[in-house]
Amino acid sequence: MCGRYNIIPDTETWPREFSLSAGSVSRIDTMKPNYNVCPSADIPIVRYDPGSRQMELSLAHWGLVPSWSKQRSVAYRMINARAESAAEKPAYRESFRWRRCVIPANGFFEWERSTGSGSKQPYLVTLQAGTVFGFAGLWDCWKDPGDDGSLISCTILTTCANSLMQNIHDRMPVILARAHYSKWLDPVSRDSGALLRPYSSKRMRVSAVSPYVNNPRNNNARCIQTLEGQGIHG
DNA sequence: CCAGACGTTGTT
DNA sequence: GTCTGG
DNA sequence: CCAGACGTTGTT
DNA sequence: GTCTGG
Repeated sequence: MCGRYNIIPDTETWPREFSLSAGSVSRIDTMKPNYNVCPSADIPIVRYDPGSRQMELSLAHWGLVPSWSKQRSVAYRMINARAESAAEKPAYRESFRWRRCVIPANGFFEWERSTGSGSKQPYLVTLQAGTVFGFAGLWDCWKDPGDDGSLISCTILTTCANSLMQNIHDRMPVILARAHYSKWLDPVSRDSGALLRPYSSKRMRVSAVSPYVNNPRNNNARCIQTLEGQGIHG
């Protein structure tokens, strides 16, 4: 699954990676690195805007609140959606059909199935190339009955683990190849479920990091500092 | 008909 | 155990 | 995801 | 909103 990740906004690489509109490019400057992105954070998402026919970068609350939900608090259980079933689940199917997004990330954290003693061991998972990548995501819009505001929220799709990730966990977030972003974001493409596959083990890297990242209040480069000689290789 | 769920993960 | 906050 | 709270009364 | 269970 994916319950924690990191983002380093970059005006050099993001515009080309995500084919962003000019307005969206200027928005990158306002975003700060987040080494420890937690559920309920406001996170950058990339959506296709049919009006301008361009990719737009905006913010969404991590934890999808379905439009019909009575309570905002359901969000904490909606941080991930199973790619295998999201098209059918009441909470996700309208978003799966009409409201897809790509969620920029530089790496994500997974915790090893608790091995008994001590604190939970976190691992940082990145691309071998070290570059930014995009999760497959869904978003929705929820009107708060208590006030005038509406909330844009999102979730990250998960799939089965590849052989590398299998060492830690049996699920992993869906990482899209750059060439597949536009196909994923186009609601008209009906075979897009085929894109929701585990990313290639060969292009990923898993490194042990300090349990410092476990505490959601910690947010600095130490969160992504890998421990020497404690990687896992496929 | 109305009431209540609608989710994922991991652990047992 | 379960929910909230980060 | 993990960490931390989870309660009331009265006093500062 | 829509579906299931009673």
